[in-house]
Amino acid sequence: METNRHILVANKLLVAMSGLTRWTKRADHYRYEQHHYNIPACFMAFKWTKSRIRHILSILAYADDQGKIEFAEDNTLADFACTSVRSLHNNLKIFEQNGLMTVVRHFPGVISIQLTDYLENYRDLFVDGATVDSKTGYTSVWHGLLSELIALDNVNTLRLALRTIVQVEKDVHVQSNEQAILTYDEIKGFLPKYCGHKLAIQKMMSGLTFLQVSLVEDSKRFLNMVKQNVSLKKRVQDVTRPLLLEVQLSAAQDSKQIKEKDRTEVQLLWFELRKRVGEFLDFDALKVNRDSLFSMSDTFGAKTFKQVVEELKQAFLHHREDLIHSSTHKLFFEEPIFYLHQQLKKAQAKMAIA
DNA sequence: AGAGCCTTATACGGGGCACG
DNA sequence: CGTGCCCCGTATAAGGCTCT
Repeated sequence: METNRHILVANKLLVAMSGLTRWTKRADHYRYEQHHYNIPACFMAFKWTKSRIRHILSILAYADDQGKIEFAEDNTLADFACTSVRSLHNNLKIFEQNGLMTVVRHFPGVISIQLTDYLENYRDLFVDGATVDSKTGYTSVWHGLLSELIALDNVNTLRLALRTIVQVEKDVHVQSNEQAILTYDEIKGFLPKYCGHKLAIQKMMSGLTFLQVSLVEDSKRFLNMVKQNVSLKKRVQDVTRPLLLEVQLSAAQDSKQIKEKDRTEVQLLWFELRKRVGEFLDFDALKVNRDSLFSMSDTFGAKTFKQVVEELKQAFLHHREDLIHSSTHKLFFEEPIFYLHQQLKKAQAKMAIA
């Protein structure tokens, strides 16, 4: 069983797991994060402990695009989550009781999971007729980064990390800022009081090796930033404490950057193949469109795709137009996307062993 | 095997207090 | 007032044991 390459998580779930802020009073109004993020009651019905956060992240790492995991071994999930199987069982029960998911126990050690209202709750996607709409967004997390998150052994560091990736998603990926900004007040708001001190926060931040963090303590610079950034202005409630963190996700862990790089590479590989074999057949008749390429790229990555394309290229150069009649490649001409999927899966499995 | 109950080391959470 | 530090009750994670 493979994890997803990119794990999609609703921002409201990340926020709920990190803990809601105690700051509810804003300059001219009250703002409760639960309402602001439209967090369903089921996410607030129990305490988010370290193991529970780890388990939800792990389940999302394995779940398909319908929020389903079929015939998973519970020790695979527990190992991935860095917890005991016992804790997994305990938490699954809590999750079930609170309506987060349904779990089917097939036989000892083998379970299936269906996340409840997957699109609405876990992806923040609301389908209205033909249009799909996200209210407070979702974040795509690179599987390598997810493993690092799960490996964090201090809950508060983990909470801080979850908040940080939401902020990077909002500030860098959506608003196209250079860096994401977290103010000290905000951090203090959702972390337990006893660890909301400057040094404690700095220590936690330095523990997050996948982030590039810089501290802004210069009040002049702070005020300048607030002046220039309208959304930041709304977030700062106490200008007398000019402290904030500028955060960047390292490129090697940034799901968005990785996705984009893979997509361009996959497109290029496909066009190269098209150019190479264009003389033997009408390549465009295969009707492999851009979206299918992107979807394959997101799921399997460019490296795996390259292997499959390479094999096809060799087969073409060997058999030329006769390839259409070969039994091994017949499917490529009849159902190209299905064929590619099949080959990608095989190549991925091979790479996992090697 | 799994549910339920008990146990235990450890981590968490939060109050208190002194200090600049 | 914010901060750093200490302390201690309790929640958590995970193992043991027993019953069905």
